[in-house]
Amino acid sequence: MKFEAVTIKDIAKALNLSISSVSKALRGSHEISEETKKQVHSYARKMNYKPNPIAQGLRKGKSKSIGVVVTNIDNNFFSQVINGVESVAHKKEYNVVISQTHESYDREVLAVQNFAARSIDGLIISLSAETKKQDHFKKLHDSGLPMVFFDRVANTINTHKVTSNNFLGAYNATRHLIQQGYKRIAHITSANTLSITFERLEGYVKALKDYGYPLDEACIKYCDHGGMLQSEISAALQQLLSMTKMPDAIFTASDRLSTSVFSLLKSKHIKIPQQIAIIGFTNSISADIFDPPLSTISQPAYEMGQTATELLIRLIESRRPVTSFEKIVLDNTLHIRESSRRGEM
Amino acid sequence: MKFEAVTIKDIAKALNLSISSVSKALRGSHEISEETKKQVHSYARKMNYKPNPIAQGLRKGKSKSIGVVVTNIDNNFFSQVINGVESVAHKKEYNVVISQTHESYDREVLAVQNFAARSIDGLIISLSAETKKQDHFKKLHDSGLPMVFFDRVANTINTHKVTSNNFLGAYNATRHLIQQGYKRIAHITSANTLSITFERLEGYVKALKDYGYPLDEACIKYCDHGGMLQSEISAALQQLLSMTKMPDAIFTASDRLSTSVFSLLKSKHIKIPQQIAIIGFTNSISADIFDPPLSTISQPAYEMGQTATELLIRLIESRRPVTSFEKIVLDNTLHIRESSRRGEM
DNA sequence: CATCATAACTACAACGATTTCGCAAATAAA
DNA sequence: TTTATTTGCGAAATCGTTGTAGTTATGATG
Repeated sequence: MKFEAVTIKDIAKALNLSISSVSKALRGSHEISEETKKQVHSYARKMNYKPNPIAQGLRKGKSKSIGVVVTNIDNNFFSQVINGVESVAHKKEYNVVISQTHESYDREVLAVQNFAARSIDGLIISLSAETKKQDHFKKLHDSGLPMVFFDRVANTINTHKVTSNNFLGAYNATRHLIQQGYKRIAHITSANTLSITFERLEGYVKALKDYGYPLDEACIKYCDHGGMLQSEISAALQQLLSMTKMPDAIFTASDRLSTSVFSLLKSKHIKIPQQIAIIGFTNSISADIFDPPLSTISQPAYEMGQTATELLIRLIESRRPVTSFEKIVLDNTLHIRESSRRGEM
Repeated sequence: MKFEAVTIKDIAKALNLSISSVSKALRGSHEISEETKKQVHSYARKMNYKPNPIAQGLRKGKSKSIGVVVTNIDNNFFSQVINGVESVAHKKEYNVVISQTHESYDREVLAVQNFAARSIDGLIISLSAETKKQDHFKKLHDSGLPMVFFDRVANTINTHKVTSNNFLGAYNATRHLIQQGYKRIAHITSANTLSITFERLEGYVKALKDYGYPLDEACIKYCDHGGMLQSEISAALQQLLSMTKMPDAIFTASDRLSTSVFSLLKSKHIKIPQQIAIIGFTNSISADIFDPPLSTISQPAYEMGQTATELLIRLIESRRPVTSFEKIVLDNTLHIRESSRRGEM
């Protein structure tokens, strides 16, 4: 015997009205007299009536819930984003349903299909590292499902997108390393299919160029699984370490890569920053208590989540089809700490 | 124009059958001939038919989704738990809906009401630090909503519970400090309404007792908001630091407290572990790269999430009312690192 | 041959809310 | 006074699915 909620029917019976009148009264239709409305409202309040969202969902084809597709919530960046999503969503009475891809294309497809089948009202998505085709999103988007991308955005889909200024973040990080006097700056990054990979790479390349540094392709390492495999990270790092001219600094391009590379360097007893400096994109809240404190570029994750959700809900609730889409770029923050400071050698 | 899904009605029309026959064929009723069943199934597959969960939900009063109530997903422990929840839930075709309380009682009540109104099938809950009354859960539980508690469990509600061995973890941590030769061991913990607070305190007290240490109430500091307020943590710490006989070691009882106290000690330039040692409950994945590496007791968060979800789904899907409930206690792991090692002074 | 069982279906109500259409009474306009 | 309009409400269809209660044939039984 499950919790039995008050329905519109109960109210109708109690007040000797028809079901439809109660429904109309509750939503303030002009067809109902003020007096009746007042009665219905007060009775509904007294009985703690809550419209059944499932029934409403069936009727209106909306479920008042939004899906979030991320790689891993066990990751400060994404959990902070979801935090932002939640704050806005709950204010507007949407539920937040989460699905993780673990950087896998197959899981991403499954997650999206599940969401579609459950008639979720809209999606907030950050692409998985292994995703090369975007058809699974395209098809749904074309058929009218609202979606907003953040961080790792899809180039083939014309909709709202929220990112941080990846180019500038990467540029500033690289420039910082240059200004500290590091000579050979490597870059460990994610799959080259991701938008963030491209943008961050560009910032890195531009900074090198601006300061007259040569670009050495061998110093750029891609992790096709976004760092989900420890092996691909350590392989990438090992290749860098075994170069004849070993890099003296590394700029890492994502959350997992930054902490993993940092951790690997430590386990190899490589002195940071004396032997190798490191700065990376990460939203880890404990970067400042690392040993040594880790220099980071942190993204405004919470705001990104909020913004994406506001845009999504606007899409969902818009009466007419939306044709012009925004790309919102938020600033991120450079935190200079010990791991990239040129101390006395 | 939203994505238009295939319904059983479409199938019925196409195969010249009645709607109910199709429904029955799909769920393998014996009233339908094998031949017809085969036809229906193959056509359904061809058209990629997926039953509409909202309609099913309305009909059966089930939504095939479970709610998770935690304080903060932006916290390694909880995000790992949710990870575990998700892994099991998705396997059994349940969606996971998350709500955060941020340690607030009011938010907890709202979250639970929202879940109830949305006819979620069951709840997985870790109590908020500010929660003193449990009526909001009790009422729902009594009316038949399945729930499973984990970590911070409710004493007034008779249902499945999943925790780690808080007593033993605290005991081992405290004993470790004792064995390292620390003489005055303080304890900073969460609200004293929480089950974990009590159990961990007991382990701490027992270890002190077993080793003939005096118990000094002044060395035990409660943070009633579970550490959500930075001020309460720094106040607690400050009180300890200004004691005439200052503690030489601190055992912190929760994730946020551990990293915050650690961080505060560092910002006060107190040498860890020389001046004050620290060990704490936390599931931070980067404790080993802290400066110094932080000794921790880590809980089997992922397994806790899995176990709780399995139990919950068993409750949800059980035909007859369940009357005997399990309390599952998983082992946690002590990670001894620099922050609590008695080095040369 | 009448009766009964069985197999293989179909019709219909229900879940809770919304919405279109219709209808009566009251009021206003002609 | 008659016609038109407004006001306030109710009946019924609908969303997609499921379960119960029929409804046909066909074949078996006495």
